Amino acid sequence: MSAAKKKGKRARRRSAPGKKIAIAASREAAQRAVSEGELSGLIGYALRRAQLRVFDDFYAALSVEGITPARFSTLAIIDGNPGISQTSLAQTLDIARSGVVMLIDTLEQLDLVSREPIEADKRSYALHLTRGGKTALQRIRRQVAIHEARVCARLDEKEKKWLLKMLARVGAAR
Amino acid sequence: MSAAKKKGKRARRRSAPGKKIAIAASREAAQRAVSEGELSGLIGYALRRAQLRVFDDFYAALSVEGITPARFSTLAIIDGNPGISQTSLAQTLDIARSGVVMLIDTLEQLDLVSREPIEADKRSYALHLTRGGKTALQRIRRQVAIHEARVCARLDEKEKKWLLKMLARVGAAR
DNA sequence: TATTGTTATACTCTATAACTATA
DNA sequence: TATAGTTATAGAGTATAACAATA
Repeated sequence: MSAAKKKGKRARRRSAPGKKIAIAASREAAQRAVSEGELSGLIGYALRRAQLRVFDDFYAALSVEGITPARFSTLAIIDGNPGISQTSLAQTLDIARSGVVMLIDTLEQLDLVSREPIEADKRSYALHLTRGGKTALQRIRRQVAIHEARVCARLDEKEKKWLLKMLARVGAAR
Repeated sequence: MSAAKKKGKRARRRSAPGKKIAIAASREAAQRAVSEGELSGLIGYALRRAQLRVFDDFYAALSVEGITPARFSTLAIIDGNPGISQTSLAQTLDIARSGVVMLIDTLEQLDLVSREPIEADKRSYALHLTRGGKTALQRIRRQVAIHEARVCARLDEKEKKWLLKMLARVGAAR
């Protein structure tokens, strides 16, 4: 409970001590060998496991900064599309507009993003990275790259490229 | 709001009408082309998108039965490991024991799973599929197979196998 | 009338911690 | 003391619906 940053923290998921289980289970598999059976052949199950592992690593690496996967995605999209509206951002992230409000509220409080009024349409804002947001994003990117290398440690370049391609096919709009 | 089954339902996520957006966006991409930039090269982002899409399809196909991905996984694991304890199930699913309690509560209410007392250890239960649970699981499996074929429509057999292999590597315990 | 951002509200999932009853 | 299951509680994430301001 550090006083400074009460918001946007949270360690999330999975207690650290639980990790030995898998090792122990594989070492003396005969003892209790819980079979996952058909599940290991299902895309959804494999995706969930992989995603939990990757997100856990992301949180471990970046929650100190108050950065979550969604917040990083938001920063990256604003950086690549300066002046984007909240509604457009919601469509890109595929979340509800109300979700974007909270996301931007948080990033604004962290002084990483600003809502700038638009003359052409007084209903909406143009989202921009602040100066601090830009430098923070550079720093965050380096950490994300390290995280990425860590979770892809068991894949070579070709395999990773291929995996991304297959995931894009599965994740493509129907 | 059908009176019969008030629990365990919920359509979840993403409004149906929203689906046209992606089509329109690709058709007239030039108009607003929001760039995802670096994000599309990140495993975590690709995993999230794929998982959302796959889970949405799962819900659409199976929530009528009151079956969610987690509940299906639970049924499958109990089927493959009859008599398993709740703690062991929690370890296998990689969730907290308290989460298993609710999961089993629900499946018990659906008359799919039973907690059976163990003589050797009066603290724990042996989990089993009920008779109805077994027949339901057969039916559910057929729907899951159809769902699986649908979300893997853009992959051939070899590609799917490969994808599962790569996902297992990424999702493997560190 | 339709859209943007917003607020209010609710529900799911999952976690931690404390409790009980055994072991 | 340690473990199995349970309960209570809390927080993150996301959804829907209704509203004000603006188009």
